[in-house]
Amino acid sequence: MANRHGARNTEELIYRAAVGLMAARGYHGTTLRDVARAVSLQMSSIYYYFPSKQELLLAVMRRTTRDLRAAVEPPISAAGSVRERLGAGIRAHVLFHADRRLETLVTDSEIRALEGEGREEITALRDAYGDLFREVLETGLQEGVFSFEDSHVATNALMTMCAGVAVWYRPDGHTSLSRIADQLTHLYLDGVTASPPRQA
Amino acid sequence: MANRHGARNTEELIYRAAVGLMAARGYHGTTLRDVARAVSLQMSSIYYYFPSKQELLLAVMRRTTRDLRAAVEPPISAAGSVRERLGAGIRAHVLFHADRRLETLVTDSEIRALEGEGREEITALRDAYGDLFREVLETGLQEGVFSFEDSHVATNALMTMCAGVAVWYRPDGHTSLSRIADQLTHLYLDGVTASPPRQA
Amino acid sequence: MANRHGARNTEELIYRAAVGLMAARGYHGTTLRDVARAVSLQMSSIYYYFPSKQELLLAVMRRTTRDLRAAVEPPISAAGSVRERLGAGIRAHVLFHADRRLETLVTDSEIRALEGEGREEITALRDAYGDLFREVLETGLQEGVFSFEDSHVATNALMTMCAGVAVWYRPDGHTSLSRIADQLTHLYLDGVTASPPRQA
Amino acid sequence: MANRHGARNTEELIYRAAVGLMAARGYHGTTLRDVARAVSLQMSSIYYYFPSKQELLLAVMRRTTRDLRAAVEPPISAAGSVRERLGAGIRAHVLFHADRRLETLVTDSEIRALEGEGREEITALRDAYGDLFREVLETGLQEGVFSFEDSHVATNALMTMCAGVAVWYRPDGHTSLSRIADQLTHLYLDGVTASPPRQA
DNA sequence: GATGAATGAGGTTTCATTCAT
DNA sequence: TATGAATGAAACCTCATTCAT
Repeated sequence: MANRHGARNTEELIYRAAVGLMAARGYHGTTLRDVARAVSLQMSSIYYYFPSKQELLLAVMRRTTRDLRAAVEPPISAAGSVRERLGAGIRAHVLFHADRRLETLVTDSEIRALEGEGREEITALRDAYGDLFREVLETGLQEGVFSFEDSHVATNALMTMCAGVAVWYRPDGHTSLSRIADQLTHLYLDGVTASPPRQA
Repeated sequence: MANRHGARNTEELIYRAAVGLMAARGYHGTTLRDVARAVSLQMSSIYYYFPSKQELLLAVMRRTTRDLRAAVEPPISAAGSVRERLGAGIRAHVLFHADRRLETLVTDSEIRALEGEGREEITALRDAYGDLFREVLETGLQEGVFSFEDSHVATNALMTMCAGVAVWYRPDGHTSLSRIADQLTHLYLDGVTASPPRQA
Repeated sequence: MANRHGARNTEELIYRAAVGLMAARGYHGTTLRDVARAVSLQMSSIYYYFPSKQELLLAVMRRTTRDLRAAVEPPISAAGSVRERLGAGIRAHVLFHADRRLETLVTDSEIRALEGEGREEITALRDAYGDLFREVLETGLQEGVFSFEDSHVATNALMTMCAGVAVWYRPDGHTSLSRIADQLTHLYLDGVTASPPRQA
Repeated sequence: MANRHGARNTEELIYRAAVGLMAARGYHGTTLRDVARAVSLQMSSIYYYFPSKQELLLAVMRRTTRDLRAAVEPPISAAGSVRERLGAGIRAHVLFHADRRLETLVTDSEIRALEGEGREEITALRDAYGDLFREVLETGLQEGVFSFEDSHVATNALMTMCAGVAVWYRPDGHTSLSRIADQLTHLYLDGVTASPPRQA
């Protein structure tokens, strides 16, 4: 174990350097030279671990997308009511986006940089992930717990609002992660309108 | 008038081609060769209108950011109550993002591609724009109309949720633009929770 | 008459701007854009006066080379003894190089930038000019007034030493032009060795 | 050993090709394509050895300027009288300029092509080198061995006259290098005037 | 496991030049 | 006289990639 995140080998170091750079500059704005320099390696050495720049991006996308699903699905399943399931989902989704900020940033914004089959593969994974939330929302709609016009609009709004966390969240900020997750959950469930009127 | 949007000159055509390509592939993923080809010009001719690729991007960002503010500020000012002002702001913001989808896509996602002073300039404009909404939200909080913990979280959530429209909105979709704006306004104001419980 | 040197027209202004820039940066280091900017004209306007960049350079070379000969030949012819003829030649040569510093700088150092016939033309003029001095030197050698091994070495040394004036002379310097000419004449005729020993 | 000058590696070959081309056409008149073609390499390969065209020029300037000093300083120091020291200096200076003709040609004529710090660096080295001769000349003046009005004029005349060798010297010429050095030394020390009058 | 050397395609940009107006 | 708009070649440089070692 080389550091607190448990990097064990060079491949992992390259992966992380790539993630950091691509999050900051985008896929096309990141050169393998940058990545190599960041890990004190020669550019050609990267090819020992990843067959191409594309595959490096794909590796990031695959791992992140799968980990995201693995982090969000269980809490949704474990929760009881639709409302609780949605809340659990949002919370896990937000926490993941904040915790693995750089990876989700890359994953959310560089799908367009994927070529050929890679793009299809990741797009499919993304769509399947979105279904997790759409299903909860639609169930809630049928149960009369939720109210909205178009489930696609509602799902997309949810996903982009929460994914935005990776854009603006700063680990050194004054608001704790858990509180942010709570706020977003509340916001999506009940809006910004003050609750008093409800109890009237 | 050269086309339905009213392009009159070459500079405008280059601008639009650049916007289209950068929206699809990002700044670094777009080459001036692509842009030139799209307007049936030599690459060198682009330099007659824009001194560099950076300046071309900057031109897009400047125009879009200013137009956005010009589109959103008046409705907010014109509206009465905080609730109405927020609704008017969201609606104008969403409509602009859907109407000028490609430009806002570029403007929202390529700030990182800006260099030096250009970045500072646009960042300042963006921040000032965000204040428009933060002010409304904070006023509503003081008046007891709105309820949220952190105005930055609330503002960021609002901005990213609405800006997301440019990402997923398709002009050929089945849901009308106005309806989408309504839905997002409602969503942000009251959440997905069905209203009946409120009146209980 | 537009200024103290008598520039009357745009062609002359272009000529001078080109001379100044080429003296500073060389032919290949000077762009027509630079020249145009210096005379507040559009690049394309230069072509009304000169058919090409090459011809502009050629114009400088032709005029300068001819003026140089016209300035140096008469004094040599007018003088009496070989020693006096050589002195008069050096003096005129040096004064011309200092007086028309920028033009001679370009003319002396950019022959290599000339293409095709232009190069031959100017080279021939240059060689003919050099003969002026070689002839004087050889005459002096035959008369026993001068002493040197190889007339080419002697001529070349003379020409480069004097042409060097254009390189290091600054009009604002503390040493007057006439004094510089005197010193170089003396140097070439009698060397740096102090004369007293001679009279011993 | 790849050729008679002892080139051992690619970097050296590039260096020499650049020197040859820049000597013939100047820095701005030489393209890296030319250099690459001369060494049968791809243009991009040049960048493996030199980070930019500027750095390539700078490498030439640095090496040549330092070698020049290393070649000229010892003979001056080793010699006895001022006259002998000046003679030794001129001889070494001339021999170096003839021996490394192309490099000195580039170094003497392309300082203007240097940008930023590089220019300052080389200019400083050049000035320090010139001081070597000025000091000898001034010492000779104080000792009454030499006679001239202005040491700067005398130094400049010396430097340009000798540096001229690199311009007109051709290795295949009929006059031996050593004889040329002798002639220039004699010329500078005693001028072209025949010596008999001295003994009169 | 890693590197040094080389590649070839392609990037942005600049250049001299043209020509209708 | 002078310009605005466009060109096409070529400039410098960077990129992802390969491969023998």
